[in-house]
Amino acid sequence: MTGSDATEKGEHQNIARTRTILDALAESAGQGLRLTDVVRRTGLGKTSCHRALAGLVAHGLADQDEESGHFFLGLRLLGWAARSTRRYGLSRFIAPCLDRLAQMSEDTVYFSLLSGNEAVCVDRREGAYPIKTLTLGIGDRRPLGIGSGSLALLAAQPKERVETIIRTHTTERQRYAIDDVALRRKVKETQEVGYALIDGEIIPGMAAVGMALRDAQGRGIAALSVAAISQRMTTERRASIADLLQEEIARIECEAGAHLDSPLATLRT
Amino acid sequence: MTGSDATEKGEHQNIARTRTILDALAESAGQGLRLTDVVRRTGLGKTSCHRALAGLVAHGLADQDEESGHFFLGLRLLGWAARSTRRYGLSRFIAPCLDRLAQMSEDTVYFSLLSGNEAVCVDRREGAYPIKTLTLGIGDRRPLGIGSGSLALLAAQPKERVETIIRTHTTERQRYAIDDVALRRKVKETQEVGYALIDGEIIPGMAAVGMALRDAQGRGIAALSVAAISQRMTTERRASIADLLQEEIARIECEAGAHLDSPLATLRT
DNA sequence: ACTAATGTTCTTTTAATCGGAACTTAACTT
DNA sequence: AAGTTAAGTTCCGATTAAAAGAACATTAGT
Repeated sequence: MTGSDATEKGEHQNIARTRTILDALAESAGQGLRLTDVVRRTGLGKTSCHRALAGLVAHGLADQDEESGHFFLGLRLLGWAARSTRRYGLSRFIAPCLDRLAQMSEDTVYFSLLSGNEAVCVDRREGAYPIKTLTLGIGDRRPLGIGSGSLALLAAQPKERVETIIRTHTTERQRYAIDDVALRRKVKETQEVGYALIDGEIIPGMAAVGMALRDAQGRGIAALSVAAISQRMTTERRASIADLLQEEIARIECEAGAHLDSPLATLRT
Repeated sequence: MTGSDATEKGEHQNIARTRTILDALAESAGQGLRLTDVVRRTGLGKTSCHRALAGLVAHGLADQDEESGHFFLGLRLLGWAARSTRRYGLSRFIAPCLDRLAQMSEDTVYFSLLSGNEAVCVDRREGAYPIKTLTLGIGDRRPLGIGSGSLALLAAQPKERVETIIRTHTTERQRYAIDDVALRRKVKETQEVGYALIDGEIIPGMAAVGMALRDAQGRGIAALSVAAISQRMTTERRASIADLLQEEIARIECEAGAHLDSPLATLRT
């Protein structure tokens, strides 16, 4: 039977299947996938795929080209995604922040949100400098601690949670060349200096400065970061970028404070 | 009392439920929803919601704030959404087109994709002109024929499909003040002139010009449109904007023609 | 501390889904 | 043009994931 990696007879079979299929469609988003292709890639049964895809199409999570019969990711996902970043009412404030940061720094600016034990890149701006460091695309996920924004987020979690994450999620961090000891040191460093610094640890030649946005309880919920080639990231520049970030974060917290639906509300009053 | 509006015992109950819940979460994306709120808004049973949300969270379609317990739309949707617009490999070409159009026209530029019998706004650019006509947000859907891009798409469908759509989807168009006769006339007009023109039909004071992108078989699959206040949309300007659109569409078809995975490939060779 | 509302975990019952096989349709080969 | 392979669709009974109610635990509000 098909299943190379076990048919995932888990509890939420249906959602699991949905996710598997959408992931498959995402991989070949350009030209779409035929039913058989989906069967091959997912390892699910032909009938199951057929039925599932029919359902997904009926509800707009997938689309089928009438001409070719190829399946694509459904455009209903767009509306949800656009709203998924409105979390904590942050999205309306950060766009101008990103623009300013990109203009001032001339490098690449990232905005990430905490999602489970991962940091998700939610928005991005490119600065004017001709060598672009485009490490993350929108929607890309990284385990907490990997990357400057992600590291800032990890360091801004409650003490015991930091420990849990460092201890439990070793496998997810496997492919990155940072062992637990190094990570623990990095977190401490970040907490002391107030911003996260990465320089070549993840991608040789790339450096980045990240800073977390915290809710009223002080827990990190989002992060801003600026990435550039290592040469540009001199000691003085790190500090000045950290200042820029600090400034923008203060501004966000101030603006968000005016809105009662925001968990940031009580932070800087 | 589960079913206020019928529990939708349809075939794809599970996906339907997923969609219902995600839609509910989307409505209050800013502050999130508690379990009970989801129950109230969806009309589903408490246990069902609980289980379903657990599954959604486990797979990243929803996120739960650890602090408050509030549920949000999952950030995994972001990655899918970003890829959903790569359909036909178009997305890499249109971004610069939109930028150019926004700069030249100084008005709002929309890019829409065909999805079933609807047009979905997939990208948008604002021009410099201070009065912005922001009718559509990213992810918003309109029945075919409603709006300039949507009308251009409808007019670019095979003859019999146009008829089917005009005849069958009357209810979806109900809330817009365009009856079947008017729509049929508009379609004919569009096919003759080569571009779709809207002027006050949908939103008083707003005018827009739209043009469809066609695949190798000549079927419309996407549309570009420019919207402005009616005063700005004089007869001459309509023509010049249509020219701009025509130019960009020619460019896209030319560039896409170089890529074999595009159904546009054979169009302008 | 008391009360009300929210969230979680049970168990039984129901019916949606799975997966194989048979069938239809389309595409490709010689 | 006939033969052959692959793709897509429909049908069926067995399986098991999900529904629903109630009991229990937890949190918030007074």
